[in-house]
Amino acid sequence: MYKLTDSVPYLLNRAGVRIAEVFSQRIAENDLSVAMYRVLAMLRERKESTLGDLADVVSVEISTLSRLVGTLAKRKLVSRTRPEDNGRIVIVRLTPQGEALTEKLMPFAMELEATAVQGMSKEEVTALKSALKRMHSNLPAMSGKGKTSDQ
Amino acid sequence: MYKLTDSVPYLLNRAGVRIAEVFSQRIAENDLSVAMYRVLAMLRERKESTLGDLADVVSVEISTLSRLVGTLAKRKLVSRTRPEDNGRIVIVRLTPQGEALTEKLMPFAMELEATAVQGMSKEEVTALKSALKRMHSNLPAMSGKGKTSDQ
DNA sequence: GTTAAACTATTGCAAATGCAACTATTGTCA
DNA sequence: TGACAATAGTTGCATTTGCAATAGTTTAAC
Repeated sequence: MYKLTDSVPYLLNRAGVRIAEVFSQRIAENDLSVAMYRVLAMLRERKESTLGDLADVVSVEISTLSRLVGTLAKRKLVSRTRPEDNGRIVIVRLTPQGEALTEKLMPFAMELEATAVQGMSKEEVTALKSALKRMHSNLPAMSGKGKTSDQ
Repeated sequence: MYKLTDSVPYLLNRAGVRIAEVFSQRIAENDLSVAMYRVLAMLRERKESTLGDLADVVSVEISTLSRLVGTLAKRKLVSRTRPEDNGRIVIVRLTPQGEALTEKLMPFAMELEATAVQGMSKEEVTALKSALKRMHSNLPAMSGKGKTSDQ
């Protein structure tokens, strides 16, 4: 018997929204959104990335990301470069300031995760992560298409 | 060692966004958003609800929900009533059309969930759900406060 | 019983989002 | 090589969103 409130998509969204709300609060004093933090943290992990790759990783529309990276660049947290050997891609990198800010915020992220999984065993957390990865790979990528239109 | 791409919040968001994208596509032909579907499915489950309760359950801002329910009402999928014994709350109910549409869409939701958890055992799915519930209850509710401001 | 406080929903407004159109560059194939 | 297709990113525009302010109603306090 189907129950919305016991369905995976619903529970997933509910947990995701709440965790994002909390983190959003934590980093608001630095005028960062969660997506912005993810861009920074991603770049710290990979050193550099194109816009398109970043969009995939951060799960955000490329047009949105373009503007978002624009504001990060304006704040000197990242740099944007078009390589000479390839004029259509844009390479995004962390600036020293960006790196410093990211490292300052990482403890909050870790702390938040710890709070979220409180009461779960290491094995349970591992299982959770692998379930989340599996669901992601079980579903098609929907590039471009697909009205999100609320209302 | 912290890695964004192996953190729970990140994996949660990634899976949630993707599953929502897919479902969004599925129901786009009925001009419904995921949030709208959740409102309908929720009302089917509970028969009636106030706006505030709905907002909690569906994890959206009450102002957003107010407008969303407004458009659902315009389409005769739900009804809005202010009870005589309490003039400040609004009771939202499914209309027969709303109920019919919801029941038409439920199979899609079930199918989607099945696709998402493909390859996982019943026990794994149960563990996943309980982990998602636990994380939700582990985190504070953030009523009202908290800039979400991207950009 | 009257005034103040709390609660519930709606609306204004500015910011953010996504799709589509566009620009610019690179790759293909004849 | 030259034209056409494909790729990558940006921008325009309409829609959506969230916060703050507001309006209306009920509860509490005195």
